[in-house]
Amino acid sequence: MFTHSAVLKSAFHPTALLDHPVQSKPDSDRCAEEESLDRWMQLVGSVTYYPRRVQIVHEDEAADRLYKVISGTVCTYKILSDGRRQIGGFYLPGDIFGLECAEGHTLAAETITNVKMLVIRKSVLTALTSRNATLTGHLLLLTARELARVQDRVLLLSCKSAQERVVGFLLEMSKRGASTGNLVELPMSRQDIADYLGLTIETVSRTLWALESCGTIGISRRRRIQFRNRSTLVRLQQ
Amino acid sequence: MFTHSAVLKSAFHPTALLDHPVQSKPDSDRCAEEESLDRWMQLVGSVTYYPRRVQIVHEDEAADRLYKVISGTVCTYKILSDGRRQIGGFYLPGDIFGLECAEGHTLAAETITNVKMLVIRKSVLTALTSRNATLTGHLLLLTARELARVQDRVLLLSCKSAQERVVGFLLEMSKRGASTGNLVELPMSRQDIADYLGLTIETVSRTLWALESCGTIGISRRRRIQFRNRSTLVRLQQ
DNA sequence: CGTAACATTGAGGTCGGTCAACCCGCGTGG
DNA sequence: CCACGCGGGTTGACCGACCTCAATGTTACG
Repeated sequence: MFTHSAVLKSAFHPTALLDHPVQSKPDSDRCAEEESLDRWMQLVGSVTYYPRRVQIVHEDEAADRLYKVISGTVCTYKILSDGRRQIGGFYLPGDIFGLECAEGHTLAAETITNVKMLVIRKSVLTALTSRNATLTGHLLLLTARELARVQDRVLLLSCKSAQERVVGFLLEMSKRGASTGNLVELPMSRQDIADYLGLTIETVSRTLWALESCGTIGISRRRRIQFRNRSTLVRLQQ
Repeated sequence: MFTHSAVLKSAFHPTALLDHPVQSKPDSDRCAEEESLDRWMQLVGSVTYYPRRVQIVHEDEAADRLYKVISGTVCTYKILSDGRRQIGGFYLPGDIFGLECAEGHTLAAETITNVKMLVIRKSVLTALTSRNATLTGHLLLLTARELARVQDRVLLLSCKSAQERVVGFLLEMSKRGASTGNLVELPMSRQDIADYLGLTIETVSRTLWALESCGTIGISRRRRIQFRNRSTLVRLQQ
């Protein structure tokens, strides 16, 4: 379906990923680009299961592993000195976390649902990359993409109203998550959303209610969001 | 001066950068790690001069270049549909921007002061990496580090008060910028700071005034900030 | 000296935080 | 079957931090 030249090229030429593809490209063809990393993770990584709401990575420990979510949802976070929690990101099936590499920047990670993951030690990956140049290229691509995503998040957070943040979050989830048509099943609690957007649960709740009452979305069973008017949402997001 | 083992290793072993260095490491030894990239940029990149307040990269154009600031200050930004401007980051001498790689995520860039830069086309870099495996590794390291920095910024922005943001900004600048002792010369205007922190100029101004009036900082000639009590600042930042 | 860009200061309004009460679904146990 | 408790979510009243708008002050530079 998506036989974009740059994508195919990168499967053979690791550094081709520096080229900026001209056309937009949906997430669904990631597999092609990550094939090499994926294969290796499946070969040497270990499949691990975690129950819901357990801490996987502690804030202070060295980030010596790379994680790929197979099923379920994980979030990274940081606890500030006054007790507030800031969520750094949600990781859905197919997402990889642990790519950042700097001292004292390790975020904690915890499961939101039951989770199945592939875990690989970075030292193992290091050994692999010395014999497989393509792999470094793939890691670079993944990291650059994660960087772009976080930069977008900065824009979302820094000068946007509560409504814009919530709408932005919903649209992001519907793009990334297992959204069947116009229905999104949110795996995370209101508190998680609030900590992600830098708001309070009350504000998130009120904003969702406002969106529902003006017919833009529908809410059922608390976590199930239906998009009734996507164009309005896009407009509200700015 | 900084002969950290991991640093030296990465000069010969591109993928060693996946290892998480145990000890903290100041920014000043970046040169060692980027040596390879630096050398190549100096060889095949072109030195370019820009006057202050000109746009270098437009929001819609493809990000096909990598920029390294030699002197002066650059910022990346995005203009929202309602006219608000959000600054993505400031880039000081030694900093590299243009590492992110995703479609529709290109930020605009403009000079804040007169700027001297090294510019290299990513396609040229791609050609180089195919013959120099180390380079990809260096790029990965740089990108991972930039990722960590932006993640930190998310934390700064999403749940902090105006005072915490301003203090965080000042401390960041004093760490990164050419700060001589306790004196920081800010190259950017109040408007730039406000757009960076998601505040208004008035709030920035008032916050700085409050910090000055309680003796924590001194302000002279608008842009010159003196740290009179750094420990108080660190405490205020949370 | 004059001007324009930048910055500060002040008054008032608003959005979102805080605190508290309430609701709802669900499992447990009598 | 209902009572109960519990966690998560919603709703309401109030308040304060920050924004808005406007006037004033300061600096840089011709």
